[in-house]
Parts: sequence; C-alpha cells; structure tokens
Amino acid sequence: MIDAQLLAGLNPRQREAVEYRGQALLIVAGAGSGKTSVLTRRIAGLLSTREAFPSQILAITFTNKAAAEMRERVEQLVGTHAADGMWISTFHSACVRVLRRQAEAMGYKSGFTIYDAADSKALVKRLIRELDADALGFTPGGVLSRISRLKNELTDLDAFARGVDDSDPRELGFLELYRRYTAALRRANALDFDDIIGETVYLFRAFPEVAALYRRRFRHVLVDEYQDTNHAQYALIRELTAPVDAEVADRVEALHGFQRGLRDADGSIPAASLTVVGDSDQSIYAFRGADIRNIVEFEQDFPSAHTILLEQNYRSTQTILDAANAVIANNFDRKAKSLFTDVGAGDRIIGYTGYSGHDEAQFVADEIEALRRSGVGHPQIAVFVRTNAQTRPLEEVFIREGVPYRLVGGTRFYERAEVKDAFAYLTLAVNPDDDLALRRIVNTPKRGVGDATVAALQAKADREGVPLREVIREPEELGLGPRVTLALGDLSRLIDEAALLATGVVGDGEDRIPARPPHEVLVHLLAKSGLHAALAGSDDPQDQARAENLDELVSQAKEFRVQFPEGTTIDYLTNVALFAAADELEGDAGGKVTIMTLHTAKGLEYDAVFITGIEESLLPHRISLNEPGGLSEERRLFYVGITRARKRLFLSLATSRAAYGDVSVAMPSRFLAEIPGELIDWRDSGGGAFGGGGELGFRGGSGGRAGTGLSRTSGRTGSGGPDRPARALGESTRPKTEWRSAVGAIRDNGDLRLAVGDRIRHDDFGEGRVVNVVENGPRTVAEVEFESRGRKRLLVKVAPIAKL
DNA sequence: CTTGCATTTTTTTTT
DNA sequence: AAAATGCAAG
Repeated sequence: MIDAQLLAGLNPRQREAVEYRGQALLIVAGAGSGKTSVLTRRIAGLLSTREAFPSQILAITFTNKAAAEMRERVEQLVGTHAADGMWISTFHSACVRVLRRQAEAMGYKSGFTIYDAADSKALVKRLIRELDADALGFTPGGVLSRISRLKNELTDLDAFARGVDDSDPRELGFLELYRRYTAALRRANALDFDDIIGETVYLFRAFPEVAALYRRRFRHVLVDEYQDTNHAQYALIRELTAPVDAEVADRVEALHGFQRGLRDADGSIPAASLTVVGDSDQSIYAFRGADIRNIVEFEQDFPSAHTILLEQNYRSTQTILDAANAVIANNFDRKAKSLFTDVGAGDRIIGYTGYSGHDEAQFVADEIEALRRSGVGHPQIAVFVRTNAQTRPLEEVFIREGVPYRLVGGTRFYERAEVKDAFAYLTLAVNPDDDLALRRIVNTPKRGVGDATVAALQAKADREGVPLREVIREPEELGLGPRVTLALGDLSRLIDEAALLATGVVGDGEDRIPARPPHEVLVHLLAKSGLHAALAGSDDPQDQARAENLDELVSQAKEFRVQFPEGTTIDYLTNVALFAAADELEGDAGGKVTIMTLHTAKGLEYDAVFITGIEESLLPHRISLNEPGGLSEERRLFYVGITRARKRLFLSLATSRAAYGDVSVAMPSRFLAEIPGELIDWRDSGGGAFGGGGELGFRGGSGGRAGTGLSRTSGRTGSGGPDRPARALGESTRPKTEWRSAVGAIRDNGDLRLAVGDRIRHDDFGEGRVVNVVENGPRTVAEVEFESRGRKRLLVKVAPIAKL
C-alpha cells in the first residue's frame, strides 16, 4: 500500500498514474500537468513499499539537469540515501556508462573519446577533401545528417552497403564516405553522439549475457519525454525491457555469483515494467531523428499497456491555455487533447510589432522593467528566441538598459576554439589513438608544423598502421627539419607526462601511482604546451580574452573536482561532452532574466514569458517548410513556448530584421492568426529605440492607437486584433488573406537614398523635409521635419515614404 | 610555413 | 557581421 502522503494533493488521474502496476504504462501528460510530480512519486512509491530496491530503477530524462532534479525530488520523498543506487540519467549518459564498462566487447577501449558535432564535421570535411567528393556535390553537413539518420535508424555500414544502388555514383560516393568515417572513428577509438546509443543496442544484441545483466538489474524503467525518442533509443528500451531466457539467466547468475533472482514459472526472468511519459504536442526534435510514432504506437507495441491522460494544467492562466489550445488545434494529425485549468483567465496576452530586432528588444526591456516594478522578479522572466542569432540585439539592448540577463546555450563556452584545443590535449592524455585530437593541436600553439608535415606523419602512420601519436614518438625517423623534429619530440613527451598524471599508469601498466585530478592534468598541459602563454603573450586583445577563457576553464575543472571528488579525466571529458544547454540552468538564475531558444525552454516554466521573432521564415523557420512535417513541428515549438508561461505572455515580432549584414523585411507569422484575437492586446510600436524619438517608419506607430499596422489594414482599429474566426480550421481552409494583405503594407524601399533638403511624403505623417541623414548601409536613418507632426526619425529602407 | 588580405559563405533547432 | 577559405608574399 502506498503511503497516503505520497498521494496527497494529486488529482484522480495523477493518483492512478502513481498507483498503477502493470508491465507497461503510458502517461500522456499535457504541458504543465504535473508529470514530474507523478514520476517522482511513482518512483518513491516503488521504493517505500519495498516493491523495488533503488538499484532496480532506471529513469531516463532529457537533460542532466532534469535528472538531478528528479533525484533530488525522490530523495525529498524517501530520504537522502534511499535514492543513491538509482540510475537517473539521460540516454547518452546511461549508455556511456554501460559502454565504458563493456567497451572491449565492442572493440573499443574504455577511454574512448566522444566526438561532438564539430569534431564529426571536421572529420567529414577532411574525408570529402581526400575523396574529392565535393565534385559530386557532397557537403559536410549533408553527409553528416544522412549518416546521423542512418545511425538513428540502426542502419550500420554493412546494412547500408547491402541496400546501396551500385549504379549510382553518388550513392557509391556516399557509401565510401560512410565507410571511411566509420573506419576513422574506430581507429581513433572514438564514438559520435549517435554511436553512443547505437553501439549500446548492438552490444545488447550481440551479447545476450550483457543484456541479461541489465535486464535482470533494472526491474522498473521509466522514460520521460518519450515523444522525443528516436528509433535507436526505442530499440534500446525494448532491449532493456525484454525477458531473459532461462538458460541465459542461469549462465549470467552463475558467472557473476548472483543469487537466483526473480523467475517466471518457465525459469525465465520476466520483462521489466516500463513507464513512459510524453506529449506528442511537444515533440520538437524530429530533426534529430525523434520519431513521434514511438509514442503514438505505444499501445500497439505493448499490448498490455495502460494509458492515462493528464489534461489538467497547474501552470498557466486560462487565457494562455486558450491561446495554446487554439494554436495546436491546427495540427491536423493529432489526437484531440485540450488543456484546462481552474486558476481563471488572468491577464491578456500582449502583442507587439517592432520595426527592427532592436526595437523589439527595447519593447522586451521596457516590459521587463514594468514587470519588475509590479513585483515580478527577473528570475521569473524568460525571453525565448527561435535561433541563436536573435539573441544579439536582445543582449545589446539589455546591456544598455541595465537589464541583468543570462544566456543559456548559444555559442557555448565549450565550443570556443581555445577551449576545444585544451580539451584536445586532455583527450590525448587518455586516448592516444585520437588522431583528430592530435591533428587539432599538433600546431597549436605554432610549432612550424604545416600541412606538408602532417601529411608526412599521416603517411607513416598509414604505412605502419599506427595512430599519429605513435609516429611523433620518434620524430627523427621522419627526416624533417631540426626545429620541427625537436618540437614534435617535446609534444610527444608532454603527452606521456599528461597520460601518466591522468591515469597513474606507468609504462605497460605494471606499476601504478595515484592518478591526479583532471584540473591538475589540464594545468600541466596548458603550461607546458605553451598554449596559455602564446595567448597571454599576444598583443591581440582577443587573444587576451582567450587566455582568460582558459583560466575560466581551469576553474570549471576544479569545480568538477568538488562535485565529483572521484572523477577521473575520462569522467571529466565525458561530462563535458554530454553537457547540454539546459544543464547550464542548474542553480538559481542569480537575479537575472533568462534568454534561450525555444528548444532549450522545453520542460521549464516562468511567471512571464516573451516569445520574440514570431515572423514567417523565422517561426516557422524557412528551412523547416521544405521538410515533411516541418510546419507542424514549428507549430509545436510555438506551443511549447506558449505553455511555458504561468501568468504573463508577450508575443513580439519585427517588420525588418538584420540578417547576413543586411536588412530583410519580415512578415508576421501565420501562427499569430491562429490565436483568437480577443486574447491579445496589440501594442503599437512607439517608443524610442533611437533615444526617445519618434517612430522609425513602421506604420503601426501612427496616432498612438491600439493595434498594429496589421490590424489596421484589416479594417480594425480596436484592440481586438485582426478580424478572423477564432475557431481553428484545417490549415488549408484557414483564411489568411487579411494577414497576407496586411503584409503588403510593409515597405521595402530597396536602396532609396535621401539627402538633407529632400522633400518626402510619409503615408501617415504627410509631407516633410529631410534635415539629417545618418548613413549606415541598409540601416540608414533619416531625420525628417514633418509639417504637421514635427521631427521624426525614419529607417529609410522600410519607412512608408516616397521622395517628392 | 606563416602571415595578411581578399573573397566567399553562412544561421535552425541539440543530445 | 562574422567566420571560413583561398591566394600571394615573405
């Protein structure tokens, strides 16, 4: 019997989700429906009733941060140490843990390197060059995404080769690239992100005893965000939750000296229980291979499955939920589901149309200040963007306005060149086979090792079938210049020293000394390689910043030491490789507003949420429109964004936006027309991004009335927004004409040039005379003295003006 | 082999 | 606008 305390405060559905016992359970959990509470109480229930030991529980989350949070909440329910033996981690962390333990079985060494996207790309780029494959139209990105798709589908090299059309030279070219890519990873003792999952599945399939070990151990498997699993992850779950034959079970128990565990009548170990939690409407990772069918077809996959729907939302106001429901209803291929709450309507959504990304950012900054004055603190506020590039104007305005913020994700610290260089050194200390790492740093800092030298090294390595690292062990044999020979010898000795520090293994492993913690290895490498000195000694201020980044890296490595006192250098590198953007959110926001992408925002909630850049070609993103299901996924992304908000929601867009060092004219997103007009209060675009002056040309600024240029042209001037049916219709039948025609009102004057003294006519302000022009390419601003309206500043490219 | 300058390309989202 | 690439000069 589950303790009544564990069920306190739960609604009947949630309670059922905690109490149900059976082989398979699907919890369809709408946004904000309290699924984390349900999951943690379900785990706590299993522990407190002694149905399971902590060690028998495997919970898979989407980010490390979510895992830490879940562990903490389970601990709060059942006591601090009860949760210790549980595995709560991401797919990738769990698989790496398995693979490091069983690496030899799969032909890897335990110290394998994990290649991130940039590493993989660098490798593919080189392979394309070597094969002259760009002549066939191959690009690194294209090849990589295809390889990734194949791996997510568990189509390995052999399987792909069997099905390839060998009359098609392009197909053969791709096969050769796939082959070389696979071979290079193998030789480097490296796995890419997709391999981490795939190789674990292959491991379980090839070695039933290994699979049995984990199946026997994990009696309860719980998977969060199930809608974002790809085929390989699905296969992994099937492997983990399959029964074990009697003979295999006997063998494994004998081999490891285990007691005879739980068995069925026929002697087999029964399948573990599986609980998955997900929401098809929040599936936003199809581009990464996530297959929505995994959740849609769960009941077919597990015929005994029980399904529970959680639709009551405990997060948002009814207004916000109405908007979310209306938007998502436009996705035609979904099961009807509609969130409701009993907290009441709350405030209306605020809409804003700016004339530029800066203007939009100014609106956000102003509203944040207003929120703060009304008692909403910065940590309760988040600003979402579709693409990382959008954060720039936000940052600029926030800095100018003194709005404290933290940026999550974006150009990540760990992706900076100097940081990756440092990691390449560290990698070589634990994985000497990693040729890519050696290539990266062999001439960083400069040692006079150019392409020709690297080619000579590679040639010898290929001849002898050894990694590059071995070739630089005896540089004299290469017949290079004396300086280069000396430098390579020094580098080789440095790697040996670092390897000794990192692993504590001397020579052939006969002797051992205590391994040093990762930050000490790092400090040694940074000092002795000259990497830090080369940057610190440079007169380029950017290099100074890079040197400081390395200092910062060292402090982070020390921080790792505090968190994981037993962590080895390999653990540290793994930790960094599997570090996710959302993991940065751990701890409190420190009094700051959070800026992040819509993707990173999934699973989070804030009192006030700004969704910015709600424009055609940004949300939905232009590229997504060419992909099957792309539009629906973009709509889900918008839905995810909306449902993050508890009390206040702000939707904004800009009519022109800087891109590629140019200004492009944007149209409002079709998604805006899907929100019932009465839910949104459209503000005009007044307010001075240019120092409190007038409006920079966009029509919505005229007259200070409510409503944007969009609603004006649709014949409405009230606060109701565009005139259109509130009811959601199928996408194809939905009338969008008024939005389309509204869009026609946005001007693009091309490269109209104005000079002081020119007379112009503005659609709203009438005639005026140019009194000043600040040339700034496409962002040229003209100051105009209007006869009736006074002085205004206009963005020449987009203002509704004509030269007289 | 390195440096500096000119030219081209790039931005979707991420474990 | 910034980063990556290509090319010529030292």
